[in-house]
Amino acid sequence: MRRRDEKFPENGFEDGGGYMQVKIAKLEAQFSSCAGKEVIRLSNIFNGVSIYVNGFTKPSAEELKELMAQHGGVYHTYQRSNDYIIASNLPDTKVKNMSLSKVVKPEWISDSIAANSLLDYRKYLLYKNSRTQPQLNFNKLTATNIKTDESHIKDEKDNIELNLKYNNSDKQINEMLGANTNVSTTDTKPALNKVNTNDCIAKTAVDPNFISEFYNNSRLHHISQLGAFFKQHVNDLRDASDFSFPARATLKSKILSSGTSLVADTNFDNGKVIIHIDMDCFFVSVGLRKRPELRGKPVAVTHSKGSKPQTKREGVDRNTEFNLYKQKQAKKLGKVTGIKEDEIVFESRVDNVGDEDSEYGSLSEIASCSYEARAKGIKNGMFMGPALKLCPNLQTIPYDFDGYKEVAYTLYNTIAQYTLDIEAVSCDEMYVDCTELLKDLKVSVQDFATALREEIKDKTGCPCSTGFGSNRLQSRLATKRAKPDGQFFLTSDLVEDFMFGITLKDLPGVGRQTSQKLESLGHQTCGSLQTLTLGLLQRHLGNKTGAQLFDQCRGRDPNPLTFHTIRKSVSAEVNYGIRFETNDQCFLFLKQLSAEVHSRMQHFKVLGKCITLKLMVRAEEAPVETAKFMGHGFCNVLNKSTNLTNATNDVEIITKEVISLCKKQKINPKELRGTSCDVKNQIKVEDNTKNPVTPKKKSISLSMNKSPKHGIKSSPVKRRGRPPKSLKNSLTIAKSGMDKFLAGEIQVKEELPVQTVPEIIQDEKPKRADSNPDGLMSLSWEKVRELLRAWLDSGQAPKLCDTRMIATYLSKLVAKKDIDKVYILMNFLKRRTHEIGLDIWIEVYNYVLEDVQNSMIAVYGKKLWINN
DNA sequence: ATCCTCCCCTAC
DNA sequence: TAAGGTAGGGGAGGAT
Repeated sequence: MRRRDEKFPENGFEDGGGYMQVKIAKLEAQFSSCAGKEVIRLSNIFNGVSIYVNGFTKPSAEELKELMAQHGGVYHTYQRSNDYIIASNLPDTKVKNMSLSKVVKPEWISDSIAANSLLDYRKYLLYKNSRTQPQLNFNKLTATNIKTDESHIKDEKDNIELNLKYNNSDKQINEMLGANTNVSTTDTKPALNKVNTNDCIAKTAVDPNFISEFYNNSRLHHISQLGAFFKQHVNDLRDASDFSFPARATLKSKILSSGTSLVADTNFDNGKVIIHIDMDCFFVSVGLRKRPELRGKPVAVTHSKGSKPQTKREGVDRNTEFNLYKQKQAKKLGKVTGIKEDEIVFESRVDNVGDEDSEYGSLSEIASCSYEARAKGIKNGMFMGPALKLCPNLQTIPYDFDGYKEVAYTLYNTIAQYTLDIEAVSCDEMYVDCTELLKDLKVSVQDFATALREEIKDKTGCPCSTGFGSNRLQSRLATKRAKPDGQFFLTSDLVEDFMFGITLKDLPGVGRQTSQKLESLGHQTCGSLQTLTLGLLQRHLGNKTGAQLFDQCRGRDPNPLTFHTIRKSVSAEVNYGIRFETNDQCFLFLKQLSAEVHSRMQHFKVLGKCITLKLMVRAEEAPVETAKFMGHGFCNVLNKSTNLTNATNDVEIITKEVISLCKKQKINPKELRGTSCDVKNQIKVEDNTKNPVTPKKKSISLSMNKSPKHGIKSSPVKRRGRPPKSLKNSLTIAKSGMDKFLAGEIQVKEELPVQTVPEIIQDEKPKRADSNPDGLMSLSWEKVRELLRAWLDSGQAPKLCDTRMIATYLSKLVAKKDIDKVYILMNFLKRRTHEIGLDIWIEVYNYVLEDVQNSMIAVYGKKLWINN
């Protein structure tokens, strides 16, 4: 929106040294002096240093936290990429997969303090001649706006814990147990519970370190967390951006000078250009950066490196167990297709698995495999054993979870230089609406894609593929065609023929069950499915799915990209290593799981109302000993949920409900093979783009309707007071401060330190200036209002930087769903700017309003209601 | 009809 | 050995 800026008179809007910034600096000075009452600042040795503590250390994590605060450093509860990792020892499994170049002994901290200066951390590396990984340097990013945005975002937030650590979990659990049960703590119980929490690798869920150990190694956990992280990253980038993209100019000149420019642009329907970007076999590509000699060979990422057959475990019966899986699948397919279940032919992942002690017996799963491996028939998710059978010279490489995150960062930030109309799908995949971007660049789609892919490959060392289309479905299918390392443009003239040949299984949302069902109806391709009527599809597949399929097989997709995501549920699940002897062990684990969910909820600042417990219980026919080591085996699955009257994030309530749900099931703890704890949301969102959101006095649940087209016209006006009972899934943004008065029905358990200064009425306690790269968000909104008032009264011409700052702040409030505050501040701003009556101040108001309304649309799908 | 609850499916 | 998580959409069937 550079144009927006240009319409302001130049003199009043030059950047830098704005009124607000000066004011904020003063405020921060005040804060740091009054913050001194809480943390006494002894030195600034650790200025610019941030640490993350991994495992048991001396001094303890708590102590290190305090030391960092006293000496000017930053302590992170969750690991961030710039952190020094403080550790005294690390489990082998962890060491294998992480970059060790910044793993430092705690003595570095204590010695530095003793010496009163920051000592060279390299002298304190835990692993001396550590094979330092060629880490990508985020600061190399060219776009300056990204650089600044990202650095502050990294400091300010990090909702996702990629490296889950439970510094407090033992303590918490012991406290909980001490309070109300007779389960002994680890040191009083012999045998099973006797675990050295520091250097023993957790084997089963009985071990207090198990969750952390497991999550550190779980690819699925990482995939999930990374996905959530980058969705949030896009949210954050958008919140912080002024939507000017200086890097576009560079890209444009690069494209023009490359001389390949095609003049004629390809035409897309409805003028939209959607690009889908997907890294090629992501985990493998990242891994190959360190193993270039394996390029061109069949490669798989897996935990198992091992070739040698293992000794048999007592009681394992692969045949019985695998047959149970196949029977169940056959039964399901029989039901779905109407074919007799014993006549159904289908391929299963338990096919071709060798005996436990055979060369091909490994049940380790392949997370990702190279195209050379795929050529041999190997697929992601396949067991290692059968894969080796297909390709005996399959090379394996280990996971590199840090690497995935780094590459993903680079990928996202590369795109974000040019546009923020991004919908994050996962860490290695996204949709981008390029309509506006391409208009601005005035280059062909082809040249743009070529340049973009080249830049991504240069920066990450990993190839990606892109597809273009006029909607998300088309672009996605185009990417599939483009792979590997290619690009494809599904122009509107191609769509019809292209769709005709697409396999139904390739449609997003059509998995094994659906495609089997469709096949039993006699259809394998989109072209063939097009002969079916909407009604028939709906009868067989349900209303929604049928309608979606009807559209999809014609290349239609009415769903727009969603740039801003809102989370609706939080859960934690472990279906591996669950082996309990007693109920107490089971409940203890559920407490840990609840604590995990609770801590995630805290990070997302959400409350939830509906708590679901999922249990996997060994099926009666299934062997007690599972085929896969520590796996869940063949199980029955149970889901039980409770609906609380009030949304909460109280760990004790969650724990209590979860355990009570579990108790009701009367499961023999020895038969338990998996557990999950899920807290769901209940914000309901109103459709209705016409009716603006007005802040509700009594309810913070904003009513919105999800289905955009089957328009439901519920007016927001009738939604005073408590929301209808019917609203389900309440996960509400945690409120505090003023909102407590507005949100009568929500209980918020404050987990703030007790010594809250009474003068500070508001929720957000000001942070210290040095940990506060972004001014306004760290202030209470009332402080912001004061600042705003002072600015308006200053008699000076408004500057662009101040205007932007306010706009950004308010947009962030929108994203945080602090609509009440936005409402007050916007009306305040409107009133005061209009009182002043100068055009330039009116422009300021309009500028801010535009940003706020854009955010409102992104978050709620409708505009904020403003007085008059 | 419309809900609630449990369950299934899909995707990464 | 092995690390089978997580969020979201939606359907079936009973309760209201």
